[in-house]
Amino acid sequence: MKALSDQLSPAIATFLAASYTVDITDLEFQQTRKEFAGDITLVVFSLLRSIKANPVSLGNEIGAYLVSEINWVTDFNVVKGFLNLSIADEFYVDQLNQIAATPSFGHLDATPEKGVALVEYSSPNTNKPLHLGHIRNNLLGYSVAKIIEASGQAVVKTQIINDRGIHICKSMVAWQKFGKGTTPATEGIKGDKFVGNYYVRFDQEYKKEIQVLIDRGSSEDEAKANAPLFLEAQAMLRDWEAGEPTVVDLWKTMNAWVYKGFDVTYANLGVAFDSLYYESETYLLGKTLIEEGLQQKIFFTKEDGSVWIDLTEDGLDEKLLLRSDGTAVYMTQDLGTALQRFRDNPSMQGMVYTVGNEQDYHFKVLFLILQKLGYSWANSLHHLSYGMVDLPQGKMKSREGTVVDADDLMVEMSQTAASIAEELGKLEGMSQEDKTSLYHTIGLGALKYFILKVDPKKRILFDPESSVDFAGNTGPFIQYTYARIQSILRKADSAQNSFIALCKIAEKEKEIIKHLMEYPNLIQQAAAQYSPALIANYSYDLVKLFNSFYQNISILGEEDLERRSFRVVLAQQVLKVLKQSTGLLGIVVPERM
RNA sequence: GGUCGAGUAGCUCAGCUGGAUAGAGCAUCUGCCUUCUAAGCAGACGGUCACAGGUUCGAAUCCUGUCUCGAUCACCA
Repeated sequence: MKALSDQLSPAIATFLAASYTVDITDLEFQQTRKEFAGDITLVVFSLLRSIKANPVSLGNEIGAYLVSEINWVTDFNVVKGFLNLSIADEFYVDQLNQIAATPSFGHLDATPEKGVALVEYSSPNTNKPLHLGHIRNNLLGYSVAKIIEASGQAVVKTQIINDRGIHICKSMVAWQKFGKGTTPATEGIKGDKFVGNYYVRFDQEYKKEIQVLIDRGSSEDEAKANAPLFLEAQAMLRDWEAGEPTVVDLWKTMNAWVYKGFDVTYANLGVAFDSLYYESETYLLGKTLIEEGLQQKIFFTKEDGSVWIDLTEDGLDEKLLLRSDGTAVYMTQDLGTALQRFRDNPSMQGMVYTVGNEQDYHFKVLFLILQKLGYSWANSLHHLSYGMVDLPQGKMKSREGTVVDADDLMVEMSQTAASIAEELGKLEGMSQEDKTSLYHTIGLGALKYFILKVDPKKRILFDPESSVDFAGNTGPFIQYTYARIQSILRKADSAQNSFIALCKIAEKEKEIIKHLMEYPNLIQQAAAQYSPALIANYSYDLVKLFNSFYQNISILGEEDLERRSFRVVLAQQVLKVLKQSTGLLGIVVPERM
């Protein structure tokens, strides 16, 4: 729609300026409704604010002007305040040829002026494995990074790994007490699961100790604070901060196990990172910023020595930045990390934080502080906030064992894909290895599409039982159509042609071309809105259009070579755009399925 | 209580800066596999766009109020 209207707008603006001496640039267009003749409709009503005229006669005037001035506007009709314009077939053929001549149609190369955008996602704790919530986070972040890249800005994919603190000390204590001598290798399980199990073990033993203390007459709070295990974990944290070598070594060893496990999960999920930040390395940096802010009198110190910022004038509250004992809080460290990233990437012109919506307030404050500190890039920070993933039983709770593990879920998806495929009896003659890989591709395609097609702001209800469909508005449907087009093109090789001569175009073919023409605008829009959902729904629409037309239409059997060539080129372009758009979602499209 | 977000078909979701009769999929029902892959296609059924006001030629969309759900308002991260 926009691609077409952009080409019409200048002429209409010229006409209005000449005939009515008004300067109107934002014209309103829409798709012509099916019951009327025409390809695109100008909404004349909206012009009446600036021009006093009868909408019908004004529409007629503009229509007549366009038909006489633009050779590919062939006809028009006016219904009430709607000017319906008919566009020549030549125009569409020309557009399709242009698309065919542009291999990376819709995607722009990064330009230096746009600088680099950092996209942060995943950012796990190192004490437990990744779960369904992380999957949404990773898929969103990765996809948004791809989309921004396609819109013409360089991207650095990054994360901040929360590798220090009491939580990891708990796993360490539990391992020392109950698992010394064992490793992920000796137990034959992934490192993140291995460490996570000790975190759980800690909690179990800790609870027992609390109960013992309560039975001996302690209050619950006293028991929690004085349980031996807890005291040990706290002591270990102090030792860690003091740099005690044996503790630091253990910490390094256990974190290394976790990272090795995470790497497997990321690889299966198909996401990757360009740079990593560790909280243990950046948590002190924020303090320099605090100093800076104090000197600039943006922050203030309270009697007990704690540092705050007063944001009441901005409609927020006072916010703590440094504890009275001088240690860093979450905000301190995020300030430091932001600064560190800017130092590492001097051309940084923006940052996207993929973090759940429970932290909306935190990021509002973080951005405001960075702005007040006067960083030029602080105005282009964005919190990609997303809703929780709920299960039918309600929220996921690790303590109650209701979390959906990321690795398990991916395996289940592959299995579902396998059982459906075998039931359908396709893929005969394919090697077992190829099948396994294909099932993974399809299973993950289903999962990714299911999550990304939904507006990030909204909560997702995920039912592991009914899992994800493979029919209808789903990833596998898009993959299936892609594979079918491949199949068509393999058999149509004799008709390959990179250029089409003029031929008459059917309505549905026209719709497909129109849809393809929108792709460049879509990329820019999706990048501006950080919205993979736009891409997902676009891909689905394209697939539907294609299926709807080609279901009963023969490409190969078409005798007219001109038409045959046209259809082949059209199918090739649908394939091309589909591959690009699904690539932005991290969905792999198979050659066959 | 303050702030932010969500509420559209039985279910899961689209609906761009206000535009013509509100759009898909799932589920239910009816047709279509000798014809490039039926994970598909064509069709039927299904709506008080949470509710009430307002703005205007025109509102799911913008404004105000109300209701429901969620998040947040820590010297936690």
